[in-house]
Amino acid sequence: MGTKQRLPDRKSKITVREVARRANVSESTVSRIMRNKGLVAEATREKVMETVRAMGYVPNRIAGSLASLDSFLVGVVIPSLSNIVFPEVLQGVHAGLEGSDLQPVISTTEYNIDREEAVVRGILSWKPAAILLAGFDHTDATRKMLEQSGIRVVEMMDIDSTPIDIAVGTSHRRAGHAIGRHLIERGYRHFGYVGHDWDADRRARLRYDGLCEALSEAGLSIEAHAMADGASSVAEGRIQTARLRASAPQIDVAVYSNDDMAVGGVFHCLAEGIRLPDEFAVFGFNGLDIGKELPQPLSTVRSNRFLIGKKAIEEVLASPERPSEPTIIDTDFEVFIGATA
Amino acid sequence: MGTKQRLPDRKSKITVREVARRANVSESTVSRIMRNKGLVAEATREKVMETVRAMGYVPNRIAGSLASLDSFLVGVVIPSLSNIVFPEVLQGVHAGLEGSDLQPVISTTEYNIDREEAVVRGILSWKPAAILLAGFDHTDATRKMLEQSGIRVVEMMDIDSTPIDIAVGTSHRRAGHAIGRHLIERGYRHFGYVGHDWDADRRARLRYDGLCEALSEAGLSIEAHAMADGASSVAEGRIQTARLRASAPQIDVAVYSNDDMAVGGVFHCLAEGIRLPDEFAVFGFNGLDIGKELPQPLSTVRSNRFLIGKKAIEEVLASPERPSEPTIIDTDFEVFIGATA
DNA sequence: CTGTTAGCGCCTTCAG
DNA sequence: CTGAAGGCGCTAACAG
Repeated sequence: MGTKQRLPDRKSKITVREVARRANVSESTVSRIMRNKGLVAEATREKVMETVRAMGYVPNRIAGSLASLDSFLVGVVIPSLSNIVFPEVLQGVHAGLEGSDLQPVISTTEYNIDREEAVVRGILSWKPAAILLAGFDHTDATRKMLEQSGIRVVEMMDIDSTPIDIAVGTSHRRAGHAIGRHLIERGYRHFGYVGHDWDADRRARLRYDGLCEALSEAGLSIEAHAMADGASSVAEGRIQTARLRASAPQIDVAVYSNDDMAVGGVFHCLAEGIRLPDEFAVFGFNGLDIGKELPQPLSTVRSNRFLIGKKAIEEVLASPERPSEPTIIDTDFEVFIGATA
Repeated sequence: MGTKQRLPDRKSKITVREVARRANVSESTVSRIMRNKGLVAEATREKVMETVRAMGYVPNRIAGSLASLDSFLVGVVIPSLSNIVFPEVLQGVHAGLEGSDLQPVISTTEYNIDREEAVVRGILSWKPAAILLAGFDHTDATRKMLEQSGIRVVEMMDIDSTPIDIAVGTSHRRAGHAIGRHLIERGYRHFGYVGHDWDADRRARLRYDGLCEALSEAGLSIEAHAMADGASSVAEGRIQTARLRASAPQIDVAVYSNDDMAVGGVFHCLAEGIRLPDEFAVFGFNGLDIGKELPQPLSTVRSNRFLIGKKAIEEVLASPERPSEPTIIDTDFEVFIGATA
């Protein structure tokens, strides 16, 4: 299986027992003091804390957790750390955890639901207080484990499916629809789409579907596509934009699968001297910081990843018991009118 | 202190004992099977695995860890998740952990060494197999805890100080020096510096020191500074570049504290129609992806954050015992000649 | 306010 | 190849 790390026998042999002996009190007293729980005379507390400091005693939470059947861990399962949006979710998680003495344990799935299954099994074996995941795409086994665990389960990012327990995010389908409506109102009629791998990024697909719906309601459709094979990146955005414009010169606006791709599109235009948005317009998704700082701010939809992570934790802390009905928390989105579309 | 989460009494009452009873074997047998350790007849193994699956049994690692005195956790302490370099380090950590059944527990300090102290105390109470931190800037108490813990301690990012145990990173002082040499060779003589808060980012300061050294060796010096008060960002890069150019028009090249700031500088030039690198040259640090994709690739120094995280874990897995002498692992850097300087 | 008594769930001997 | 006993370090009752 894997490599186990035997704890060094060196220092860390300091236990409650030793502290109790040295301070001439019982183990429970030391325990009470360390946890700030129960009544203890100020005098004993100080005496004990003195020897605690002197010995450099650090309570063993593994043991504490086992004895009290309390958990101090929250599992967080995200597809990857290379897409900036997930670290942003983690920031929210950290913010939400502030002052709660729960520790996040983070694993990545690399966009693979079988890996997710393994990772979830591993995390559940730590008996976490709750588990947060990205999206709704799980194996049956994963789903079963999550249901059986009895702990709170948060599926983050979108709210376009029925969650196991809690969903926190925004409707990507509605966001895509809003993009379509917005661009139509601004007078665009010839739409292109620049995207990346839909199998790995199902939310990008949801946005695309919403967009198509809006166009179709107006009697329009997407006239050309340029799709990258793999993950989204600025580099792919440049490449695919070039391809799109070469293959379909009539396009006056391209909707991008996300801001990474869209920034690539903007860079292509800058490099080629294409005037934005008159000659060609670019619309992204995510509201990444970089987009705001471009010479012309990127037109995009802002979803609030930080808020997603934060709300997820807050919900879990607020009601540790899983209710019978699923909970859905909409963190909403906002159309940002930049200078590129 | 904080909110404790009582484990739900609902489902998760399945223990080795129940499994053993149902499968008509002893607890030890179940335990052996779950851990793939020791001899077990193929027939019993299958019988037991059957009931394990049927009951949805997930071993409790809290208990396992306590009983075996083995640890399955690695602590990772980073300043923040908002600076992209730290998620990159985490990626390397995850990569290095692949197949080792250790789980990373991540905490952030928000660039505050007192918070770091609290965070390290919390992590050590989980008796991790090792702990990774960013940098050498700790409180005395933190340092003491780390030394006493007996576990492997990795201080990541730079190697410009003597580590408690292991240092993994590159010499930022040497990198700064290399930037200076490189730019002098390319003929630049009037240097400016665009930076951000040195108190929070000591490595930026080290690079600056190295740069000054190189200039001084050539009889040159930095003629103008523009410093942001807070953290680095593309936005601050734009603002400070404008300030620098307004206050010191003679500057022909600006060295930036990092790529975020430098990209801001490039955006400023794009927006103002300043020709790079002839009219004004920009040099960054970090080798962020975004820099490569600019209409003109950013000239910068590449440090390999992924490698830092990966090497850190690899070293810790390779030798779990702390040797008497500190270990220093140089992940090196590379001057990247882009089109902006 | 403090001590005593039983475990928490599992793993490691050591027998058989 | 399998089982029985004891304990990992701590905490939840309960007494006093």
